Amino acid sequence: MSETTKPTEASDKRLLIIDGHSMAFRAFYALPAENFATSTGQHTNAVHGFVSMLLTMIRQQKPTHVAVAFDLDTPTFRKQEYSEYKGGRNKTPEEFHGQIDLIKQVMGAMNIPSISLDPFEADDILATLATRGEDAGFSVLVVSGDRDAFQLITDRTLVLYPKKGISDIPPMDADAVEAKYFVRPERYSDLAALVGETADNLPGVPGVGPKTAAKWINQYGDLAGILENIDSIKGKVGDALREHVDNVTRNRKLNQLRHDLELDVTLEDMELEAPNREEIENLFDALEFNTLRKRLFDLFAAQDEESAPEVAEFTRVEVADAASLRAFIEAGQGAAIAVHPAVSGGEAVGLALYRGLEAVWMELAGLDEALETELAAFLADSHAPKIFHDAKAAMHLLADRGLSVAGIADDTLISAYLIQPDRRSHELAELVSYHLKYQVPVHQVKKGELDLGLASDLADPALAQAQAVFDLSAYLDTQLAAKHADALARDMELPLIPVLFAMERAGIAVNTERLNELRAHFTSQVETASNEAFAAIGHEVNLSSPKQLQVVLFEELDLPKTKKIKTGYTTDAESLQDLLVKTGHPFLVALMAYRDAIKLRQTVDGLLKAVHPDGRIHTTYAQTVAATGRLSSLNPNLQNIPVRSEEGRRIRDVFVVGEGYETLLTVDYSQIEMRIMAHLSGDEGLIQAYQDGEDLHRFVGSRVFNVEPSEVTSEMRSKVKAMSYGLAYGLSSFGLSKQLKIGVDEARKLMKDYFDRFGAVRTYLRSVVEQARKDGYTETIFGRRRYLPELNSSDRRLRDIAERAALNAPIQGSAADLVKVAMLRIAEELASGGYASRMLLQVHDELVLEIAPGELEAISELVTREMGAAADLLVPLDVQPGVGATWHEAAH
DNA sequence: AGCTTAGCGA
DNA sequence: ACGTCGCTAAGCTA
Repeated sequence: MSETTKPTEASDKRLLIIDGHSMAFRAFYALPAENFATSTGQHTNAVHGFVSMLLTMIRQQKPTHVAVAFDLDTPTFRKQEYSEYKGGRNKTPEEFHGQIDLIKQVMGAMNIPSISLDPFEADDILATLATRGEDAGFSVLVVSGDRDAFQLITDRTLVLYPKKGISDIPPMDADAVEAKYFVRPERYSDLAALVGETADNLPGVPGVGPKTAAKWINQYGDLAGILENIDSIKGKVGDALREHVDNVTRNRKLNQLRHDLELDVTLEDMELEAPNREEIENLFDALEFNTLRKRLFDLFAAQDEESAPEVAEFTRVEVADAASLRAFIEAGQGAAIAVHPAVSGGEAVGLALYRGLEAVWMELAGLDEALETELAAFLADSHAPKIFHDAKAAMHLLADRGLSVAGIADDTLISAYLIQPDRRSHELAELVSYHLKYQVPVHQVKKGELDLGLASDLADPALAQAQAVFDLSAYLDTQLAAKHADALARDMELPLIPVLFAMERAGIAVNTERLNELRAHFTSQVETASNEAFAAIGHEVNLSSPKQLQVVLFEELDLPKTKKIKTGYTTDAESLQDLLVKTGHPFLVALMAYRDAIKLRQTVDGLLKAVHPDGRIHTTYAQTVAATGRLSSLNPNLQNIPVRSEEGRRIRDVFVVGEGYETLLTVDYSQIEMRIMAHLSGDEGLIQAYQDGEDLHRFVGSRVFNVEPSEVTSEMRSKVKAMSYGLAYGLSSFGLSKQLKIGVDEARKLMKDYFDRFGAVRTYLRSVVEQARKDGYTETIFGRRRYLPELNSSDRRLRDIAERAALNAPIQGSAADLVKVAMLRIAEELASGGYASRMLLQVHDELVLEIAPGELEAISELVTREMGAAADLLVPLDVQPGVGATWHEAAH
């Protein structure tokens, strides 16, 4: 049995409707008014931002129809019902005046209708248009900065809600609303009524936030249900609800949008057509918009040429038993199959498989036993190639259901990252829109109702997403090859996925008791320091508030001013130290002690919160975040556990060897980045020093200061050490002088002497930037590229930042590559050698392993060897192992 | 809610 | 303007 499914359920008619005022305001606050004004003094930042946003929307979303709704100045029917509605708002800023009119004029020139209707709000117009659009078979996109718009979300209507400013406006679907507010969009208005809306001057029930409101809604179905059962709601919040029930009913009445307005515009009027060229020219002349003018005309020129992207129709194959699943898989003749989990409530509830114009949907709950066995065999088969978007996340989801995964042939998350390592997000929908130029349908899940068969709501979007992953994989593979990143993907990043997965799954054991003791310890330090600080100034103050500290330091105590920052003067540790030297004020001592202690307590708190029921902390490694190729660690970040201070190091003692294991082993590289710099630069002096096993900084110091190595003082040594490391980050003589607290002249001379002795380093650093400017990218030893188009920017500041990034990327990136290679080989040998020991953590140049009884010697040798042999450089790699029952003890 | 400041690591 | 790459927490303004 098969049926044909249109992957893009949405018809080709797409209606984009915008809340004009709310987006104009967002634009106004996103762009500085002082930078956008005509020579006649008219401010244009809101107009500029709004039009820019609109052009981006048209380019990305490719609507066929567009309209903008505006509020009127006259009182709305809501205001008539409730005179306080939207009361207490600040007056609109002077600079905003006139800009709405200008936006309407631009809309006119673009032949986009501007709609308002007395006595209604733009929101009601949006609601009406959304309904009319849906009825006419459109897919609808509502752009609004007002959360009331969430009630409009359906399977055909999405809300684009600005996250920040006007450049980041992600689409919100039902799942996104639910993830954020714990209710479906159709109940959002009930939730808002309970919680209240400060922006509209609509107080709700005091003490009731989204969580409580959502709990009630999910318990009683909706607001009406809550009100019916109002007397059975217990606790203080129940009392509050009964007391403020009038607020709630009023709010609910007011936040209900009208869908039935009589508008004198038809959908036809909204059809997107070419702008009126002459009008735009005149208007943009007056507004002095030049880049926008070009963007606008380019966009419409491109639209003429580019027809809507074709998304292939595919056949949905019903898989009722093991045999039909096997048949589906075998029909692919060994070609890769895209596997995409459908997620609800943090669990994989279904799986979409896509294999070139044929697709399968499987619900994971209540699978037939034979079918489940067949599926498990397919997923675990390393010779059955599979394509994922974020395979590691999928592995966790499936592992939670007892399914293991092997045979990861491609991961579009990884590919996208290697192609654009600087991009901050690589979400599937975004990538599809960016690379394949179409919109992927999104999930529609009813939480907690899966057993009722509603998981079928997930099927269509999951299938379409699986198709997207499949198509994206093909597209990105071409790009990968063109950018010479295919080997990196195949040989390094993809094989690393199961290694990282295993590390995350394993986690690291912690001694919670010790963690709690530490918490108490640091808390008492915080209290002591606070009391001393308060005593020193004669009153209490929030020591964690830089703003309040500024008042104390620079007004009350009238201490010398520190470095200027946006909000006044900095109170950072370095400046406090300076102030202490200058003034010796006891408040500073106490404040610094407070800062140290509270930081450590926060770290401990974070760790405590992260301990799982298994007594271990499971971090997540992000493989596609750091532009240089490093991993990053989050939830919690285990790559920034304190180590430099004695007190901080105590935290490392809570990371312990787990039950059934013998000890922890840490192995780290010594001076990896300096060694890479020696290798990349080919500097004979540096290479010789490393080959002879000299103390590098002492050696460099003797050359720079022209003394015998034995005569290098610790001061000299620390100076060249700072400089050596600084060079890899693009340190300037100014920066060096600041860090070493010496004059700029002295710093400059130091650098000159350095480069006189190690000329190849200077040559290398210069060539890196030059090459990158020419090619557009830097490259690591393993061929990992970082693209730096801003090296050619006309903006000096951006160019300088890009230059420093260019200096650093090959060094930091090569080190990252090296560690990854070592991890892969270690993982492989651990597996093939049948060892029970396992890798737990990676901290950039350090690996932490948990050693099974009797394996210490073998593993220590294995890890040390593989880390040392990860690359064949012109200098030896020095690797240092350490053993102990805790992470602290294992350090050497 | 997003920005800013601060501070931890490599 | 002035050293790279990260993550998290808190306060504050909106």
